Amino acid sequence: MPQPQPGKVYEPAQVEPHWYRTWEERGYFRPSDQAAGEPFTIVIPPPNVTGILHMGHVLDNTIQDILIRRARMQGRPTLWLPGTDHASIATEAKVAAQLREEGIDKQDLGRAAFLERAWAWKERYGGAIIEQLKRLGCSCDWQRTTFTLDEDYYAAVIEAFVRLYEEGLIYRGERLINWDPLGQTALSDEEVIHQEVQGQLWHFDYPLKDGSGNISVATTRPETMLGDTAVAVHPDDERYAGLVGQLLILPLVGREIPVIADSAVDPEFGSGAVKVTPAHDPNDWAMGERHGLEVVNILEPDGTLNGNVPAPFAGLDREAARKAVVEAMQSAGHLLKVEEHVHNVGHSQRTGAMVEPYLSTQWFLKMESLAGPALQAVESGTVQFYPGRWVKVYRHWMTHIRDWCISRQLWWGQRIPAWYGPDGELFVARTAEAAQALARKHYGGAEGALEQDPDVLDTWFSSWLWPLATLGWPDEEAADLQKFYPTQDLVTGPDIIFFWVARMIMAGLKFRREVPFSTVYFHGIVRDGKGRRMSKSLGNSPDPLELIDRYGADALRTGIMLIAPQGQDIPFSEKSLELGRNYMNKIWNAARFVHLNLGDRLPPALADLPAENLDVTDRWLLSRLNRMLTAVEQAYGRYRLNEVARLTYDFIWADYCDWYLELVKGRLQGSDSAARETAQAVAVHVLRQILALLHPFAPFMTEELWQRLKSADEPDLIVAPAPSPDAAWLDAEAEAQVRLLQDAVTAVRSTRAEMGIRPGQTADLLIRGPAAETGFLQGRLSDLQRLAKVGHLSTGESLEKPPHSATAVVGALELFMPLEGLIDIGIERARLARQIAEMEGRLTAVKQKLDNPDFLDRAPAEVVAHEKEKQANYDAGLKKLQVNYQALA
RNA sequence: GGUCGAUUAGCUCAGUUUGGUUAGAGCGCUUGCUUGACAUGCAAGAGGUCACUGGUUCAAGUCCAGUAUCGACCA
Repeated sequence: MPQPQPGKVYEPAQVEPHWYRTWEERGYFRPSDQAAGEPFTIVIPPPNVTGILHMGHVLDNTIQDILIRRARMQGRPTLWLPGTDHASIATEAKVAAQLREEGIDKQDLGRAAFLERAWAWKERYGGAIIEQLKRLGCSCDWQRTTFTLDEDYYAAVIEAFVRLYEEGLIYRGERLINWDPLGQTALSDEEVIHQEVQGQLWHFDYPLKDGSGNISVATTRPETMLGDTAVAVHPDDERYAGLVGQLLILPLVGREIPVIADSAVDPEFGSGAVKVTPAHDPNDWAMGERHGLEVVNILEPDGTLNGNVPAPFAGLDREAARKAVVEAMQSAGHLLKVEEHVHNVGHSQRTGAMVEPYLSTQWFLKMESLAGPALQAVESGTVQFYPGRWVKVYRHWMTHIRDWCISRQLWWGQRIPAWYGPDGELFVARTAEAAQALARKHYGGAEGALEQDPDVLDTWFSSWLWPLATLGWPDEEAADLQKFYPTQDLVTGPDIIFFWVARMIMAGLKFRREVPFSTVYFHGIVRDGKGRRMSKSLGNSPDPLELIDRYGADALRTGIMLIAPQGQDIPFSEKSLELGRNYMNKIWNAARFVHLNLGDRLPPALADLPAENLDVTDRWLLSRLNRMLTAVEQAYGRYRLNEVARLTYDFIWADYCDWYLELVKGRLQGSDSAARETAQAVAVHVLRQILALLHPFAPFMTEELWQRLKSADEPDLIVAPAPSPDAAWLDAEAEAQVRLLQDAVTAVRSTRAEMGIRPGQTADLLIRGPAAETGFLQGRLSDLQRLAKVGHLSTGESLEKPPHSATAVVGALELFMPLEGLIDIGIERARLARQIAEMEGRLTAVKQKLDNPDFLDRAPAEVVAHEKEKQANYDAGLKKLQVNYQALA
């Protein structure tokens, strides 16, 4: 029984909260036990617990919800597993800032109290994003919501660490790492962003010890000369051939440093000689290893110079030290020149600070043995990337991989499960007790107090386990792990392909011997109108919640999907939301129209209708529908969601609303009750298909409308069957006939508009042409009357063209509109002349092909036949236009 | 320096995987319309040497090579 008719304008705010609550209460977000088929699972890319929803999340989660809702409607047990990660640097910075406002220093507070504050902060402000995802309509299983510091998850991370350590893949060592002087922590290579900076190149003179001359070196970082332990030249560089092995006196410091030969030196750069600072440059470090150079660390963790430099410089920060060194070199006569120079400088992804290559003892994970299988999984297609071009990026990273620095000098995170004995002996174990046991064994029962490593693990070292740990790993027998691992699709941005995607594949293969997902869909990045990435600091990201308030979640979702081609960046503007809102309103009103014409009951199902009752326009619509559904299936198969959105949009707006609903009005409002019922049945059937098809994109409004069109025993739309194409409905004849009707209507409308005929005035029409076509159109007189304001209609194969009539050519037909007194001969001549020119252009193009013997010879027969048919049609059309044109004279 | 992407209507972009109809959409623009669903709308229209150069082919927006400009990632 239809419910009361919907209002004139769609009001999302009255619909969305109701349906979201209802879906959740009815348990649809949890994987169904009844559903047959293979489970379909997506794990959410966990947003930072500190995060708030931005446009990138909207895109990412809309795509996931579309895939999940479609799978659910296909009857599969469906799980979308949500959660957040602890974002150690970001969260710790936030809490520390809050403490500073209260005048409390983090170190004074101490670790335990600090963590208490961090948890309190997390409970109070964290996870806001989860509530925001609900506003967007995301159908996640909230009961499974996971946080990377949850007890079980924490244990999983420790388990992974210990296993890798015991296998020898994790080690502790002193290496040159990326140091964030602001965050006061180590970073992985991936957390360093290289940015071009306009800087300077300083040229210094270093004197030879024997006083026989100087060598000049160039540097972008003069302050590091205080840590130089060599000068290097290329072994083949004849300019320096005699100097290799000699000693230099390092200015300001007075240290004796050797001239070495190393093929890593670029003889073209600067003077061809470079200063070598093993403690503060990765290339120099490598050189130092090769030549056994002394390593002099000149920096404190906060970026100031330490006691290894001459007194005047100790304690200065990097900027001040640079100035002081340059001044000192200048006054000592060692500064040759200064040039402007653009170079790349590493910055911390988290704090933005200039990253310092820094000698430090850290924990590392050996990557080589993990990378091989992970690369193989993608190369072989076990994991598929969409778009496929990301495979290259992935391959490059995997084949140039370096060990992963996984320790962070922070407190908020999984603390490294390593304990040190009084003599520095290392014990790695899952718990403090287990470490004690190891120590007892090691020290022969007389263990001293153990001290745990103060550092925590990189946040990515916990999120690389996401698909495993959220499903219950390391318990290999966990029900969720058994049922839902491996998951199917992963949806994310390419910016975290190394941070997360690659490492999850490694972890899946390492710990479960199976990839964590079969498909990775990389979407684009949402940009603003000027092409800039949306970011908090630029303040150019609109608040999605506000957009939802103003336009509705469905409009936001469909608007962004309509403009989001696969894997390309998305220029976002509110225009696309207007597009989405108008689209929703269009469907709303189409449904409203259907309701207005239903009376007080639903029409019979399409299947219960005698086939012979169907009008050609019904068969046309059903054919178009199924053609579209076929294309939609293909597009889904290739993850072309933007194409799905467009195909649906075009069908709904153009075929269903613009043509079918206009055509069907005659029957709906006519007196033939059988015809009315047929029209109702088809209109409702196709509308229901539309709602079901669109539900993954626009869940709220489609559910609301569905409820008014479903019978009591049918399910809610969220779990109703997804539409699938049925080739039996394809009907080329009906499509051709309605195409003819559309062309005739359009031709008459166009002629009328150009002739300036008032909209309300009817005009008679004569159609000359083959009987089959004129007969069909004669039978559609009422359509022509309603859609094209035709008055009287005459048809025939040899009608006379009336004097003073405008003409149009539609295929093999000539349309005449007698317009005595209304017709302007000048306008009509111009119209026909334009049409003749256009037709001549087409004819010329076709003739060119057909006059080419090679084309006739080599092109496939059907292509040639097609061109010949075109030629005949254009030729005939042109002749008609010319005759009518001449008749005007 | 290396790799990848983009360049199509005034604007923002589809279409290129698999070469073959008159190259599409939204916005904007012009004209008309209180049409018994919708002005968040309807109808009619204008607007494109598909960045450039060359090649392959009977045929190129689509494939290949190069150039230019913009962007991203990696070093």
